[in-house]
Amino acid sequence: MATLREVAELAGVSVATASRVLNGSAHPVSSDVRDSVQTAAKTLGYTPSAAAQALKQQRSKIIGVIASDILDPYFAELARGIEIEAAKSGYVTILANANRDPEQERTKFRVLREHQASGIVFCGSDIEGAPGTAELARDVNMAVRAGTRVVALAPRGFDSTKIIIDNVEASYELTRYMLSLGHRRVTFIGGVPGLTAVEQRADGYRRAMFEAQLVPHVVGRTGMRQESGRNAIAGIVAEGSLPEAIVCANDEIAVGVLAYLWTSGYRTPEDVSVAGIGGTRGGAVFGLTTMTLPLVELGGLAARYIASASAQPSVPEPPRFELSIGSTTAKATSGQARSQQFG
Amino acid sequence: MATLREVAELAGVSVATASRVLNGSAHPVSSDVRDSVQTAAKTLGYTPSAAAQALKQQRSKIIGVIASDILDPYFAELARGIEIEAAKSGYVTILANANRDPEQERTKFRVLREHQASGIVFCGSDIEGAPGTAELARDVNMAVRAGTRVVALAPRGFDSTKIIIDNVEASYELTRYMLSLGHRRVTFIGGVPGLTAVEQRADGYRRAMFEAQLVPHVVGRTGMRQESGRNAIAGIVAEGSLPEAIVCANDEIAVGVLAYLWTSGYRTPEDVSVAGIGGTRGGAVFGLTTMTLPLVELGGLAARYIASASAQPSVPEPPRFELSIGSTTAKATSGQARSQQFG
DNA sequence: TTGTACGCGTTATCAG
DNA sequence: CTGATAACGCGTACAA
Repeated sequence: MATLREVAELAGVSVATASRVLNGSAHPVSSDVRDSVQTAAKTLGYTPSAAAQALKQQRSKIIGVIASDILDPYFAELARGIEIEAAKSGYVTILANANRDPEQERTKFRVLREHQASGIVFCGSDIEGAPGTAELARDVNMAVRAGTRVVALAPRGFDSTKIIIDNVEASYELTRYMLSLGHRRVTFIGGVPGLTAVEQRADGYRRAMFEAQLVPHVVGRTGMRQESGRNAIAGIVAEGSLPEAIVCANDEIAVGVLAYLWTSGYRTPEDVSVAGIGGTRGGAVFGLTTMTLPLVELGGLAARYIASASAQPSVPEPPRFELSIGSTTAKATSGQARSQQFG
Repeated sequence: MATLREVAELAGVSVATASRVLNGSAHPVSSDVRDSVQTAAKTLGYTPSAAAQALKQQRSKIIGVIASDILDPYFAELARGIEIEAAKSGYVTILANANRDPEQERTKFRVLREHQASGIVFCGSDIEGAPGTAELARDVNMAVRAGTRVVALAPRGFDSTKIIIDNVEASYELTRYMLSLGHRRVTFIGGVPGLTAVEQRADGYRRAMFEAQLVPHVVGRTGMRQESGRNAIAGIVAEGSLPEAIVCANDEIAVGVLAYLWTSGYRTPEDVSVAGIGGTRGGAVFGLTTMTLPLVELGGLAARYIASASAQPSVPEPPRFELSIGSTTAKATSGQARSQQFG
């Protein structure tokens, strides 16, 4: 690793001059000196030390990303959005998985701070009553007061900047769409008990159902993954009563539902309409109807906020979700209406 | 951000002593002094500066990860494996997407080096003849000679440490399995022309076909994503000739194939057997037959290699793949054999 | 067992 | 326009 001093020596100038040339400082440098420094840097393969720069400037061009599960496309898309936008400003993202565990989040948060991250993004929401939540909140609040930029992209019980898509509304509108198709027996599948963002989606679903004077059914709250959806629908089928329509807590769950239905001989949307929430890449190939949340864009907003040069960057509005109508939902048929059992 | 000196002052000791207490040095410190330093650190919320540590020790606890596409579960699993193992040794992973573009890889590689990463992992393979490949190789080779640990988890044309699963063999064995089921018209779907790892998989497929005295058919080389599989199989169906079995370049493609088949009224494995390569989480819910590559483990090996304390860590053997038989493959039926058209 | 002092690579201030 | 020099926060010889 060639250092600035080596470059300076080779170019026959001082380190100060070399620094001015190599970091795009506004300070004026004559063009011939500039050239000799640059050639020297090139021949030596000079790479500036981000560590030294961070030490000097009390701030490193690092954005920390705390995700629940990078294997979940929801978080992968957020991470990608953050990374793309961060790179545009010369920032780099440190990715940390925390498995929705406040203790792990606390550890990762600390490590990220040790690396002088300019900002830290929490991608997922918290789980009500999870042990360690209060301590995490304390740490975060302390960091925020100390000037670290912290952004939450989902509901969180600490005092960070928040850029949050309205989960209640997204789910409400999706459910309304299902009802507008004529379905009455609409079931909500999936989630993790206490996981705030998903509870909000369940709430939006319930509101739409109540308004239509229907009884909500929320089942299969065993996780956010494809298997959860598969297991939940398998249970429903085992009980003998397929609903007319299913709203899933996220796209992964919806794909799991589709997988079960298709491998079991059911058809969508003929036998049952299925929709997800998220709009992640995984649902597209199945023609999944979903409430698309602009996740890449959302991540980008967080990154831009953190990378912003201004001392008090304005908090961006969360992007608006949008209904993507696919081929897994259709109008209720008379046959479905006839076999109504609950609701 | 409280500094070591502030802690030392509060505890009434020298920075040297504080340092020795707070970084787990072997140097002896009396227990009462130790206590006072620790309480001082706690009350001040002391966080060591990774930047200063990195600067001092000429090495930061960072592992750089260069992936092609974090939305592809293949890379997401590798990234997760790296991250889990890295965290165990107090390392942190910087994730960089490079879209299989050598120019971008070069940029990311440089940035990672600026951050004094102890090591850098290339997750994907290279594309033959892609512009910038030679320059990337030059940079990497230079870095390797300068002592940076570079690991490639797929075939690469530079002099890094390599931990690579045998793609030819994995694909060969999978194809052999398909043949053992009695299928003769076996098609290989997907890939990116020149993408080394996938060319190897195609080669393994071809070898198995040749040995069985069958004519190989490689089609749909338009990408590694679900849509690629969907489009490829759609094209095949449009031509009117469904093969008996399909080997896909990866699991994503296989899922795309399944999606098309199921939404078009075909059944697996009754109408056609489908298998993937990778063993990523996405295929599991569909009961996809696949050659499972232990990706999380593979990533972990790379991380352990980089985090290893020894000066010359031994290069680990790549983990062995394993056939996972699901419900998307079955023995050939007489009906399929009768309608044989090519091969 | 504890403290002093230097330097890691950079940037910024101040002289020239 | 250029150069010398003082930090930034930490680890570690070396001295006590």
